Amino acid sequence: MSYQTVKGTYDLLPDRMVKFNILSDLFRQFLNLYGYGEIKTPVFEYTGVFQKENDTSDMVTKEMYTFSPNGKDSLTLRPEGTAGVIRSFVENKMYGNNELPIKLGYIEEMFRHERPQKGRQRQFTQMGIECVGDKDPLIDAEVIALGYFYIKTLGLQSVKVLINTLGDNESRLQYKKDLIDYFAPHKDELCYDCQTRMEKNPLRILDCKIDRDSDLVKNAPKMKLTENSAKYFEDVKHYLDVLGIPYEIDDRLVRGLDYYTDTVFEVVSTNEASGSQATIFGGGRYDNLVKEMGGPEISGIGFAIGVERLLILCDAEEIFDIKNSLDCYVINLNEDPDYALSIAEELRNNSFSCEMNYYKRSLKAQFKSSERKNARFVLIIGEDEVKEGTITLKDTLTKAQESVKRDELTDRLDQLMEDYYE
RNA sequence: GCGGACGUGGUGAAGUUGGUUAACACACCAGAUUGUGGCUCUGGCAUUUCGUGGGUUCGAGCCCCAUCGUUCGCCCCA
Repeated sequence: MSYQTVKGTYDLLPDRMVKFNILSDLFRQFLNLYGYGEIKTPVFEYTGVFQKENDTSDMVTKEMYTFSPNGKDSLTLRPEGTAGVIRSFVENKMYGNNELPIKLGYIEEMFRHERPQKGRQRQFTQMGIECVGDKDPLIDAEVIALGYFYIKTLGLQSVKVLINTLGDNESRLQYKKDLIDYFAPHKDELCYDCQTRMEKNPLRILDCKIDRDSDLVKNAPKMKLTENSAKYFEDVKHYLDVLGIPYEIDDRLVRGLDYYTDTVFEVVSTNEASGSQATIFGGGRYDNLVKEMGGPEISGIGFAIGVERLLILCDAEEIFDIKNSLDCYVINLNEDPDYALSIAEELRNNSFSCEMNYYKRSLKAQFKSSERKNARFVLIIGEDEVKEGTITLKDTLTKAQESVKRDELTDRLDQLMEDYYE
């Protein structure tokens, strides 16, 4: 019997895990820099957390991993980060006990039953933030800044920021009406999907890959923003300018879920290695979500970064400079391993990373191992050394070799390392 | 969910209209060099085995069907 990973899932092996950790460690640093606390919510929630009753999005139903362990409760593996965090925000009444806004960040696995593709797995990881409890253009700009400067600090070049506004509730409702009025007489000219989108969410027609280049869509009316909403967007752009964040306005950028209001944004890759999954991260402001989740009427904003996609891009731009290194490798030529074993442990107790040879192999083979492991120092132990209570120590950088007494070993290693860096 | 491509050792891969011994390279192991690696040379290295299961054939890695997986695009991307 042989097994393999479930379609769309993968093992994160040590080499890749190192890169993964670089990405998440830096993200945690950024959370800290901007005053975000890390949160972990359950991997599964009641299905209702992710699926609202009057959700008009196209996808939510078929792409979720929903199950019922007892035939009663409907549970779902989380397909995204925001809903669970907002549920937690409301459930723990964070809006009451603390100064607002509350800033939360997460790095967690998500599950979507989609057809796998490059940069799209069924289990994948997102790093995201949510800033909940207040609405101000400064916050929007800061949220984008956190994501943008994170990406930049990683060293990525081929990315650009797209922003748009979906307007506040008032302007948006009016815009939906305007669009329906505009498209209705031309319904036949739209693709099949867009004809149904017209009823549910006409905003998505603007984002349609089939129709987006048609004159009909190009000439569609723009949103008439309310005065407040227009000013809000102007302020966000102004603050981005102040922060030195370059952006493009993409008035057809309409994030998939319809809980977004006002500011929406995406960071996309212009590197072809990303394939068709070019969006590295996306997010936006949501005025209504907290209330829909049973909380007070307060606004929030957040984004999520697809870590696997980010990793693909980082590999393509070769931003990782990873060298595994080991301080000491203990070669043992003696029949009895006791001496070598105790030396290895003594080194580790003194914070030197150390590996040793486990079984009888030729000296040459053991040296090869030490080289593969990129060991700085090679310690040779044979009958003579055991008898005399010494270690033959070889510095692989200077190739110098010396005999060291056992109780002077760690001091000597410290000294050699210091000397080298001077 | 739909359409195209692909699936050969640890890795990258050759394999011509089905024809008998699955190339080549890297990596790995051993030796030359019996306590000193990196270079060189020599030898070894795919349990009838080509994702898996059936079928056609005297004969299949090559053809057919199914299945699993990967990949590119569509859909979607919370």
